[in-house]
Amino acid sequence: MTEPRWLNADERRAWLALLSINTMLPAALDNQLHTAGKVSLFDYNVMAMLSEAEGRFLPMSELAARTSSSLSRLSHVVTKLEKRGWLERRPHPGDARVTTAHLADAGMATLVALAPGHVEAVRAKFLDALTERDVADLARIGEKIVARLDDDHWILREN
Amino acid sequence: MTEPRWLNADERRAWLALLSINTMLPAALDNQLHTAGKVSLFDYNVMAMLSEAEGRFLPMSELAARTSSSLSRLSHVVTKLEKRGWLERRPHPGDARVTTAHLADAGMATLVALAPGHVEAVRAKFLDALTERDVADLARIGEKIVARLDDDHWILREN
DNA sequence: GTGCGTCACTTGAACGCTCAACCACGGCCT
DNA sequence: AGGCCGTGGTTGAGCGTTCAAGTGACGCAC
Repeated sequence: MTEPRWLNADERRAWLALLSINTMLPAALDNQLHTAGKVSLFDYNVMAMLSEAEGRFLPMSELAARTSSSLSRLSHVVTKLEKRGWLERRPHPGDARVTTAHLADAGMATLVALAPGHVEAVRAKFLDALTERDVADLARIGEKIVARLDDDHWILREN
Repeated sequence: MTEPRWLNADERRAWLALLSINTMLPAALDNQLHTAGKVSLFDYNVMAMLSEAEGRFLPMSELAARTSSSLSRLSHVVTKLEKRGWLERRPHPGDARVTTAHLADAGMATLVALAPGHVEAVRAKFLDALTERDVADLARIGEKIVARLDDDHWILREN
């Protein structure tokens, strides 16, 4: 057992900053979405991912991948959103094991209503702090970290 | 009400990457800490912040600031860690309103035991994916974002 | 075609976090 | 001295997340 390599100054700065962002940024965006429409950032994201999918539906596992969440977490949230009439579960025709989550019209409507405020918040709390160059750097660096955590994460898929 | 400015390609990449990191990185580190010692990342951080403070104690509000958490969340966690004998609450001599959290010897011991594995995990899941240059860039960009979210956040303090 | 491992998902219980209400103290102001 | 507001902290209820266990369905081996 050798002595661990402790963090140097920049490593510590990067790590502490990421840790803080990690707790403060979702809190800020959750807050905006919750006051605008009783929706969490995660709820919003689930619906946003469905809205961008062809036919506005996705298998649960694919949706879980696109929200970086566990199937269990997603399942609970989908039941919640289903009760609000925003989503619908349907069996998959070809494979009886898979369930697909469909974005209902009501869900699409709330998403459309929420989107401008949410994008504004993302800019206000995050992007507006950065230059164009920063954003490009962050995209590059961020994707490296994502690749390290999950080497075939969906955001890294080509095309 | 004007049309919102939607995200361009780099903005979207940066935002999606950050969102994914945000859920996957804490999960990975939580996991390591939990299997190594039934401790969450937040628990670890609370103790780490105390261990670095002079005298190994801090007022609750200062500790909340250094962990970017609400006083309420911190209070709950401190009671939990206190029950394990790792922390101790004491009244502040000068001001009866403030409570100070002290890191007990047992807490320091578990921290020392956990630290090498934790630092290794931080490297493995995060820093090792990046070049020196990336780390410096990320530190700079990260601190900009932190400043935007909380302009007198403790990590930005000079001295 | 029967068995068996895997896959896709769901569920319930335990745990953690958030939010709002609350309390006590300190620092004012008059 | 009394009244007031702001500060520092705690608590309990409600909700969300995690974890482990369970249910079918698919597909491959033989």
